[in-house]
Amino acid sequence: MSEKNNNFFQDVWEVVKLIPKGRVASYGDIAAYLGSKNGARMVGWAMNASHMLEDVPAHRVVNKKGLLTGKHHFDETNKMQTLLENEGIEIIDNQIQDLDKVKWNPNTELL
DNA sequence: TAACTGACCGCCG
DNA sequence: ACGGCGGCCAGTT
Repeated sequence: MSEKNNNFFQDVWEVVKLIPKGRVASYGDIAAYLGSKNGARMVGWAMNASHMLEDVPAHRVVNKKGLLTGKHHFDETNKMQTLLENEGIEIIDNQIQDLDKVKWNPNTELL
C-alpha cells in the first residue's frame, strides 16, 4: 500500500456503491465497466480491501453464476446470504435464485 | 528482485 | 456436455 493504489480500488468501490438495493453485480461486469476485460480477479481483490469500508456493499457482488463465492470472506459465513435475503434476494445453497431479475449491469443500467 | 496468489471468466481439449 | 488451464492487474511474501 503506497499512495496511488486507491485509483483502481476507489473506482471499484464507487461502482459497487451504486448497486441498487435488491440487485447484484458480477465481477466481470464491474471489471468490464472499469475497462479491464479479464480484470474480474482484481475486482474481487479490491473487494477484499473494501472490508475496511462501510459504504461498500460487497455482499451485492457475486460471480457470473450468481454464486456467493466470497461469502467466506465476510465476518460471518452466512452474513452475506443473510444480507442479500434481507434485500429480497432468494438464495439457495449459496446460489442466487432469479438471478436474471436481480442481475445489475453497470454498463447497461448505470448509463 | 522475482514469483505466486487472489472473492473470476473464457477458451480449448 | 464437462473438465482443466491460462490470462488479466496489483498486492503480498
